[in-house]
Amino acid sequence: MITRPKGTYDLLKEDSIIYNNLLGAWIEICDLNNYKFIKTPTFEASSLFHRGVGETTDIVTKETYDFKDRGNRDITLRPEGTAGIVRAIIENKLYANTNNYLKYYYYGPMFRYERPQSGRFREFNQLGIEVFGNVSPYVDAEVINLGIKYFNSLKIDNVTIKINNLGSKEDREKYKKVLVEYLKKHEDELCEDCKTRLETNPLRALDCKKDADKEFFKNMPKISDYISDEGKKYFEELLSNLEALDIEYEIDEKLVRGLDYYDYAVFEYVTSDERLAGASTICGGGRYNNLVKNLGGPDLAGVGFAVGYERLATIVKSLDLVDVNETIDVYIAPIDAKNISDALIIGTDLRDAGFKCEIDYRDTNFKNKMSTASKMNAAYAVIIGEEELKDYSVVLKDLKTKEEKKISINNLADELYINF
RNA sequence: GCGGAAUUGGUGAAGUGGUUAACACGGCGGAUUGUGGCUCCGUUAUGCAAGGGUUCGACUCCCUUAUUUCGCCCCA
Repeated sequence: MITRPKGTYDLLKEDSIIYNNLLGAWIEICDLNNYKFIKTPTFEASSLFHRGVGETTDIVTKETYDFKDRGNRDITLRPEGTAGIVRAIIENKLYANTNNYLKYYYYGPMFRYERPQSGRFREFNQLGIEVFGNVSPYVDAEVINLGIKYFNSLKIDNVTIKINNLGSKEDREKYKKVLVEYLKKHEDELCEDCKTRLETNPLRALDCKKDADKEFFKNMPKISDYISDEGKKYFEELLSNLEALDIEYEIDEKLVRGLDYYDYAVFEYVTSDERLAGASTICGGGRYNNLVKNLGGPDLAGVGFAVGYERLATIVKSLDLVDVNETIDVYIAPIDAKNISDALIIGTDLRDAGFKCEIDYRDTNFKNKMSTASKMNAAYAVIIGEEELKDYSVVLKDLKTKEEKKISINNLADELYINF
């Protein structure tokens, strides 16, 4: 038997209902906020992610699906959504002819070669938004707010924001120097991973869990001491905007994110819903002011976030937030095989009239058909039999009350309208 | 990439080195040939992840591989 590749899954049964539900709510909230849908390829030139996401990030160094296509091109399956969208903005010159911000939402599969775990796959889905334009703490607040509203619409309670200010590139360079110096003094105390990070991505040492309890960790230099006045002012404005929108936040100086391109605000959505022990980060994002320029575009700042669909679905499922019961309006049950063609016509007409119908085409006994009707949670059954057909009628049965009445086919839809 | 635990019908699963692999749900057939949800009866894995090995004999013991799962790393 051929089985699905490691780390992939088939979306089935109630999971597919949840998927449609979460996606529908996502499209709705993005549209309400006037974001435009954008879809970019699932694979791109490898260099896009190397330059965009960052050469030294774990995502690029050990998690991408890289391959050469038959034309000997270096191709990478996208590990995240932002780089492709920035590429599309530049390539299609979407920044021209616009007076306001460019606002896009997306969803789709991403690929990372990782060891699978619960809620984490090699092919997974992300829902995200990106806004391009001048740096503005109002835009950042709108972006963060959209996420909050989305989670609220899914009935996930107690969503708060963890936020940090990474400053500008220059600020971070200054801080990095001091941080590396400090860490080198304590090099023998560092864990193996952090020793490597010292060379590649020292900021990541800040959220190292192994070293978090050690003494030197407590006196670590703080990034907030190295941020320019401009950066501080921006961040304070952003925080006051969050307050104005009644968004609860917590400043977390240890919050650094895995992608190189973030500037100024980085944030994560955290839920403290007590029904979810542990794993509480549901979404992350931030501002990237240099990414568009670095990828060859104009000087255009961006901000956005991405939700991991599978993780969100796990939460929604464990909290029982989506009604996964399926119902239909009408079940069309021909009594005898020779009535199946009548069933086809009557059922199709009812669908045209707007009723959700299931038509039974099976050559099986009538009892099974009625049994199936109730298993499908049909509200009504239309029973098609010889006797009634003689005067162009069928039997309409209310499956809850068990009441049934003979009714002319011409009046069937009208009769159903009254009851729905 | 590292460490632990698993893998038995469509599903949830019990089980033993020795001829019939429990039980339940679901499916199908029937009691009830034009009426469902309840009840009762019958039926439903020549097979226990795959491949090797040990053995008179392996679903059971050993090895390898695959996959799943829990954690680390990382992240969404």
